[in-house]
Amino acid sequence: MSVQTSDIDEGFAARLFGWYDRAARVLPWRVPPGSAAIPDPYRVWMAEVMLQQTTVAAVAGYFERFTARWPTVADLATADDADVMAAWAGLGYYARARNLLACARAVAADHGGLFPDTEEGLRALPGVGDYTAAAVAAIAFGRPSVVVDANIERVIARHRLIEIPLPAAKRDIKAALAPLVPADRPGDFAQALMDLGATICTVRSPACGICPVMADCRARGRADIERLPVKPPKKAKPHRHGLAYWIEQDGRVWLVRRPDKGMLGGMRALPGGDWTDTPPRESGIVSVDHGFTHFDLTLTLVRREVQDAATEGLWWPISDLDAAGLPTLYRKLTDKMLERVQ
DNA sequence: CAATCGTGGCT
DNA sequence: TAGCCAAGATT
Repeated sequence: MSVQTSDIDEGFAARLFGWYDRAARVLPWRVPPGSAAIPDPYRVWMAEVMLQQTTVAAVAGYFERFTARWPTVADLATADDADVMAAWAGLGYYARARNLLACARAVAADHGGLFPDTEEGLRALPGVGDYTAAAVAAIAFGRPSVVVDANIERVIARHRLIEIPLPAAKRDIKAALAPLVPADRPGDFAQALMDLGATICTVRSPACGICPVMADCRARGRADIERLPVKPPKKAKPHRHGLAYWIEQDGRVWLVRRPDKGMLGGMRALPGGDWTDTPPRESGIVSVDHGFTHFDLTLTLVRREVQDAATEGLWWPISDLDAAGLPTLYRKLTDKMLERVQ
């Protein structure tokens, strides 16, 4: 145990806070540094789930709408599934919305309506993985957990010149980060590192010249700093094709609910066939190209008659289709259909 | 470990 | 512009 190591570690947090206390981003789910306010664990959890693989700009509006409509975890726990899924439409990764409801109901039913205040307790909830458990424990409950997201991975991989490719590097990053976490402000520490990664230690063209921790950064000044953290090569995306059916009657269109498992699981959608590697022979009214994470899709809209409607589904007023909560793929297709001059 | 799972913004 | 990427979780 050396006093020296302790001094160096405290120096890192001190320099980081010196910057964060004046430069922290103002965000709807955040309690400003220095504020006496206590973060609401429900809002912290909600934000962290929405922010999984999703940008701050994309989340802001959804966070405001969700917390206005369901102000407490008890409110969310009693919400209808369809309402929550529709409210999530467009944000992506829809398993998060299904897990959001499952988590709220678990908190209400098994924890007396209060979120667990430990990393371990949080980690057991649906949709709460290593990152989210650590983040909520630190930000909402002041636990000295080791929070590692993609921003912090980048900051630490560069600061310590960790050249092992992800995801294997995550172990080393956590080990390097653990002794830096200050006991008095673990939540601010995590948020400060994320702000640093988002605004200064960026993926491309990092602003090393104004970085608060550049003094001891091992990658500072390196021409290849953008190379860090090293990531595994990406696989080529296949192209798929599918048909969607426009079944219309009396100003309404037939919508279905997609199965919980698989793409767009649990979301309302137009009925249609499976997505395949070869284009359909049938020509459609309109079609859209849409890029998913691991394949691209061309979806073609064709008319079908009413008797083709499946038994499970509902008629939705075409004039109010925006309120149906269709995911972006189908919203693009229906927008194009309705804009089309008939 | 590696595949699956959305979307929009940025360069 | 076409690829890269984001406050990851689950299986």
